[in-house]
Amino acid sequence: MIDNLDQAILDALLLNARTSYAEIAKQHGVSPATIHVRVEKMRQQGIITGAKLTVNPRALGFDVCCFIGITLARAGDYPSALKQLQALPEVVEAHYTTGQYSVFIKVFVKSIDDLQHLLIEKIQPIDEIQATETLISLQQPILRDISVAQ
Amino acid sequence: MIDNLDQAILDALLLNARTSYAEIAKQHGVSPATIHVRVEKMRQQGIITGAKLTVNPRALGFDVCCFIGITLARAGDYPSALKQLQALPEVVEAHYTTGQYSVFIKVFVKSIDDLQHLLIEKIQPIDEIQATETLISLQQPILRDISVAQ
DNA sequence: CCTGAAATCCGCTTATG
DNA sequence: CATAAGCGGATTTCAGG
Repeated sequence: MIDNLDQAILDALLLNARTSYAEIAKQHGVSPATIHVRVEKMRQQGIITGAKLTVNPRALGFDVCCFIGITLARAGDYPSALKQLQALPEVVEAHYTTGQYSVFIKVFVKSIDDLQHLLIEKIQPIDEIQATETLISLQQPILRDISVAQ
Repeated sequence: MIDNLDQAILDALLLNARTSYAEIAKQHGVSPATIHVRVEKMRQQGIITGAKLTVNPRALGFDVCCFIGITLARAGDYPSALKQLQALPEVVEAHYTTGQYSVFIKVFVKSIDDLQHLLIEKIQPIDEIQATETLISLQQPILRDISVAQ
């Protein structure tokens, strides 16, 4: 489905989306047009979904990253609870999970005070939510992309 | 520290890092050179750290996303355990957390079989690890960036 | 499917207000 | 600090092998 050249392109662009097609082409002995064609193909296959700027949350004042495990009162409450979580911009990821929690979310806030406010004023009042458990990330030593090469 | 224009630039590029400076400039009634200057400034401030291609893990065959809470035998084991986790390409995030786990990781694997193999052959044999608990993400209804606008 | 060349557009720098 | 102009280089298209 994808060959070595496709993999190399993904590796290069996952590391730095601004790597020029010309440079990738040179490194692999093909023409820039080929890189363009391959990227377009992977885009149409749904492999490549876009390119995003990466920002440093701390530099923007978001000093606190944490995960919150949520237990719902009833399993059927999921759609409604999700809609309310969606309205909170602090929530950057939500997962419907197996295990001890029903929903598992990742949030960024500017301070512990903001976290407390978010939990008490925004999340715990959601009717469908029975209990929450918070894991604060003190440090994030690994953050990287899927390794395509394998 | 950052004004409305900076925010607008971040919003545009967080959504699509390939949005041209010319287009952002037009939408806000300034010159492309201004966008360039602002982006450079935010880069030097450490706010912008780069740009990454976004890929669809499923389209690459990574059908299973999960979180693994890790309990270490002793708190001091953290550096050594981390080094060994770093060597596993399936691990895309690691957090040192408060709460019931010492280390909390996010992994992508191609199948449940691969997850089992990763857990039994790679993670649980790490000496410093006392116990693990796995949360499999059945669905990820929210995935977005920090909301700069506030 | 890849290429090479042509055309367009963009990023970046410099000089200026 | 923003701008306009110009250069260099990139992306993109397309005809052809």
